[in-house]
Amino acid sequence: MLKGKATSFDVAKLAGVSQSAVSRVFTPGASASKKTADKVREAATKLGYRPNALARAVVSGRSRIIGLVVAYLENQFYPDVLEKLSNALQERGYHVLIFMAAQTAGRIDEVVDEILDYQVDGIIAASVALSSELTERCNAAGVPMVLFNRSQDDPGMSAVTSDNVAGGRKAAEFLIAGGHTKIGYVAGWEGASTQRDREAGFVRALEAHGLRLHAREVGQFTTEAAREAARRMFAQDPPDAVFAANDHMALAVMDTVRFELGLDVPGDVSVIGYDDVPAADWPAYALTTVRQPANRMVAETVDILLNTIEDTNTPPRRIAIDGPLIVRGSARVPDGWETGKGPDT
Amino acid sequence: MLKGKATSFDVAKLAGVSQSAVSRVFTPGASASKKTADKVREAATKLGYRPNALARAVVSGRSRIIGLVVAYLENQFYPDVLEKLSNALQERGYHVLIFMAAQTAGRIDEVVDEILDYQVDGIIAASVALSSELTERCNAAGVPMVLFNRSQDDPGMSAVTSDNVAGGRKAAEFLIAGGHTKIGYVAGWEGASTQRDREAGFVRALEAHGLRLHAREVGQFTTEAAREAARRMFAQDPPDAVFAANDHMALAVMDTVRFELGLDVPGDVSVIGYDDVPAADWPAYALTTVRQPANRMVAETVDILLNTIEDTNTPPRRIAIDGPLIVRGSARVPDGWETGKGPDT
DNA sequence: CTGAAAGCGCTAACAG
DNA sequence: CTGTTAGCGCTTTCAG
Repeated sequence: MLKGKATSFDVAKLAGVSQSAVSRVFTPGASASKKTADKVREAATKLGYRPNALARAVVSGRSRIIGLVVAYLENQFYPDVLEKLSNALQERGYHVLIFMAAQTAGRIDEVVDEILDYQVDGIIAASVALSSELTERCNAAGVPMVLFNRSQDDPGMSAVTSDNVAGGRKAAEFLIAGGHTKIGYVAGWEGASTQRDREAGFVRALEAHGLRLHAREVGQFTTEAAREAARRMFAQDPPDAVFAANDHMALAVMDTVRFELGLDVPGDVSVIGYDDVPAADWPAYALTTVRQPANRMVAETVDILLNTIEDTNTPPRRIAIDGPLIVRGSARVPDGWETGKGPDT
Repeated sequence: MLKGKATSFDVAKLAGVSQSAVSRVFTPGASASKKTADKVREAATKLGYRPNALARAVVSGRSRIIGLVVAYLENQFYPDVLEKLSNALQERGYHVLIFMAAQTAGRIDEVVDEILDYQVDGIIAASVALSSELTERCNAAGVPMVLFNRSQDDPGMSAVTSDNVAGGRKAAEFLIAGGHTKIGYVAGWEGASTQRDREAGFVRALEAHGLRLHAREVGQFTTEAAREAARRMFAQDPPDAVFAANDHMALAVMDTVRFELGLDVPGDVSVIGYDDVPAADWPAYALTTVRQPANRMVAETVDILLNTIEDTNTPPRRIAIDGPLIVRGSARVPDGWETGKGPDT
């Protein structure tokens, strides 16, 4: 036994039933008498039989595979999300085929084609933008897709993000309440909707208080570019506060400002980020930041995707979940500010 | 066109050839005249046809899917490795089905069964230990497996790691040369071969110099446990140096020692880690550490696995790749020490 | 509830 | 080189 390559026929023979009986016993919704089921189960374990998921997928048209495309794992937010997504999907009987998308626009089309080849039941695209042609291709193939932490104008495309403009606004209001007036912004990659929305919310709130951006530099969401952005920003007429479009850059800004420029945070300059990655909570940084409610974002993403898979008529949804400002030590705290952090539910 | 569900029959009809001709055109090693190939290709693009990878897998017995099981993505070393593995595999025409193994021993058996259901061509187990029963099951199913960053006594099982005992030794020698005498060790999870080997190399080198561990606490490879380990270790008769079994813990130790205990690193205590994760190079830490040569480890892992898949007779290999000590600022540098870091090739 | 039979989309001999 | 013919392992009508 444990030959490891027993088929449903082998099991059928051993159990003294038909092959289709075996299939039924291993098919969730199917009907089989307790008696046959028992015989089959016994024979199956004796032979080490397990249904071939691929053969099943070919004939049933459902692979229970979800394609996940993700751009960069360097930003700790994504490993975190990947783990949560994978677990949530596993719990519901799905499995994740993973694809790293080099941010190069060309490669991603290739990648989506390869995903489609595997007859995935759905696709989750984390922090990548798709061309409308790609979207079309997935639609044609009948494969639903949901965008994670990215949104697109296309109203037919489901997307879940945090409320980026509200988040940007919260950062601005905290800084303003703290008495800052020379406020800089370190932007992420300009092609990202998150970058655009966070900046929009931030700048709008500034303007509502009669302020303008004191400085703006692009940090591309990477450590190195963010460091250079900080150097440029502080080269002359330095700001007294800076908001970075994500934590990954905010951490780099803090390091540069402290260890290269010799400034004190938050004494000389306040720094705020976005995401609330684990490192934001490390004492060396104690980064004040807008939290992305990853658990809820993941839950919504999985719900939307699986609902769409199970009922093709499910309309697309675009969700922006509000996230709290987590006050720690990297930005001056306004007098009498309420600290209520609240967990990510 | 672009119906998205064209079969090889549809293409055959449109191209005026047989279905098997279509199959051949899309099969790497097959033979077809340029003439038919052209006709088929044209028809295929016109219909948006792409071979169904699952059907192909069922009949050919090769899915070109690799199962990757990974335990925790919190330690930045793993996202990094995941990205590299995924890219290397994609380049060679394989795809990654990912499984998160809750470190609970029971769940992992389940996970391996699910992997096997998908007829994967091979399995990479990153930082997880498998029961010998599991190993047996994979062997029975004819699915080769290689352990990444973990090794097992079973000589039939391929494994690639860094040279953990050499690494532990390097850490010890650096500390000893720096004049430290009260040296502590923060251990990882005791079930891990990496933990065991790093400690063995470290302690052995200490003994070779007539020293013993001044203190030892278990940090479980997690931030929280490492912090507590540090607190215990410094509660009385504090060490003047500590080696942590990985960077993830070393960072936590540094934070605790600096911000809770008010000590200076490396003034009051030197800290050394293992891995060389990105955060080790951040100015706030400047962690001296033993680098794991991730690129080479990944390349070896992929080579071994794919070779074994393509030729079942390939004997198992167990590789331990030497990694350099990267000297930064978290540990006192001995007089006249050569700093040659060298990149990870 | 159960078995027989017809495929799913594709690859792999096998003759020509 | 090409078409014909068997299947791969399984789900799913369809009669009973």
